[in-house]
Amino acid sequence: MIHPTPRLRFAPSPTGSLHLGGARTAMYNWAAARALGGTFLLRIEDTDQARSTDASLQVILDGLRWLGIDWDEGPGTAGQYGPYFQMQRLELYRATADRLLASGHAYPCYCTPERLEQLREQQKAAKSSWIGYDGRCRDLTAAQRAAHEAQGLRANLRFRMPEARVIAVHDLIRGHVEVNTKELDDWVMLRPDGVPLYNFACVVDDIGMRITHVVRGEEHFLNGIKQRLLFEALDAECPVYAHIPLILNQKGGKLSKRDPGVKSVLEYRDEGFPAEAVFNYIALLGWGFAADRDVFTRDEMVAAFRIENVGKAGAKFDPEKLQWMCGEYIRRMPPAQLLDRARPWLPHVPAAAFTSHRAWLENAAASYQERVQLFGELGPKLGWLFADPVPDEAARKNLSKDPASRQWLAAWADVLAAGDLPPSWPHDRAGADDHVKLPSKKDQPEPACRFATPQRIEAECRAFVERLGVKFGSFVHPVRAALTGTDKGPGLFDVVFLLGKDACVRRLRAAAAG
RNA sequence: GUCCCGGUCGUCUAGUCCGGCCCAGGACCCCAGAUUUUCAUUCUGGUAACACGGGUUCGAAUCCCGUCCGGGAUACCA
Repeated sequence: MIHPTPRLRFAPSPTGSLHLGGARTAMYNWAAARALGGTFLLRIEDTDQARSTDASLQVILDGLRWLGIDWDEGPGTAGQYGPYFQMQRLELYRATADRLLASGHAYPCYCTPERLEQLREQQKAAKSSWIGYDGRCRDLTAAQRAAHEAQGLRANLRFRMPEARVIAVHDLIRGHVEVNTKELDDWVMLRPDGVPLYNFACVVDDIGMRITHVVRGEEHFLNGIKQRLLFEALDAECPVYAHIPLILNQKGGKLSKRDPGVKSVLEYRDEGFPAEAVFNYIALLGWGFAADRDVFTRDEMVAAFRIENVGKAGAKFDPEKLQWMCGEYIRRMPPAQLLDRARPWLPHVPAAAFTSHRAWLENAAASYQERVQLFGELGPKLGWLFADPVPDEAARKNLSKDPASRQWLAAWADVLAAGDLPPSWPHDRAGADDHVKLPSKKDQPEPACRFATPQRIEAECRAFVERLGVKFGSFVHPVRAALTGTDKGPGLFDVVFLLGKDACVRRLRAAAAG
């Protein structure tokens, strides 16, 4: 037994951003670990020194944290199977390599990169059915090795693959699969400088970290075969494998972090996508929660998740459904939460307002709750609350449609000026927003409030419009345009309530004056 | 080239293991209608799929074979 409880890992290489595909792999590992009551760990595969960077490590860590994919062992934790950076485990690889060398499972290869590349090209040019290392150094005598060493050649260590042998594996996703080892060549385990390559480091660490289940992208399927043989050579038990299909880009190819237009997880964060919506959406790429439900919580996912239920076919990423999912989460959020979480995208809202006008801002956020899908969309929509707007094209049209509308605007301004609307920002609005919760809904009882409520404003407005003898709709549109500068937004009387007396009167009169 | 995997509405999927409950269900998108002071939300309805061809069977999306199409692998990357 590898370990009494399940242990799963996500093992990214810090060579680029974390995109949705990587995030999903991490999530499936995480969910499987949580579902099985096991441990989830993070291992950093930083052996590609040419491409690994601290910046990209940070991006991966931040991305996972943002999505709520937390690890029990890994960077920043004191797990007992660390260190969790491969470059800090070099002695381990060296020692294991020596064992393999001694047992004959590994051998030094003196072929230069140039020769190997040439070899590959020749094989391709000859339309060879088989492409790979030709085994030139496989059976070098001690004398030949010594001669190479004497020339100053430094050897890679290669793993000696058994000749034609059928390996049968049971993959949690793919089921029973057989692969003949003749499809595989002798692969490099260790570079001359002692830095291991993927398959070798991976196995040494999976053994050392007592990994019981390996969930990773299907591009690793064949690596799984190579690794299985290595486990065997080391007399170690092989973990259970689950090779999940890739997420496809719009063109149907493998989603790559080098693909232009593929966003990193942090870009979604920065654009104001709710993390739980992104989490929820990517969970659905290749896995079904329930036949009739797409929105679920993290806990519900953990309760329902089984790695073997992940589909075998690749899924295309659909930005529109993600967008919808975001809106779904935003609408379900308490307004206070929406306000707080959207705050980074509200630079024009003075910091003090978050304490002095908390209830007002919550009402403002709430009135846009059904109208935004991302936190980042809230900021631009709230501009009219703080500054008299410049009417956009649609607003200008509504303002100029009926020449008589100027008189109505002026007249209504007088009505409002004489009424008891709440004060405008930045005046104190105590007694207004803390009694009236927006958005107002039909058939909602009118709240007790010492200021005019949206319901009352509407009732009085309708009476006013009736006296005026114009159609309600044709009155309302220019008013909205004057007040907000657009033809969209919350119910007009919520707008009036939020804006308060001074601002309403001022803007109506300004519009009336042209 | 060779090996591996896949193929249900445009997209994500349920159903496939244990054939009949599926003339295929849900969601996104799209369209139409309802509500309405705009936009949005909400509600109602609609369009739309078992890749193709053979078998097996009383009966196949489900089992078998072939074809086609798609993806992955084939590194001193991971």
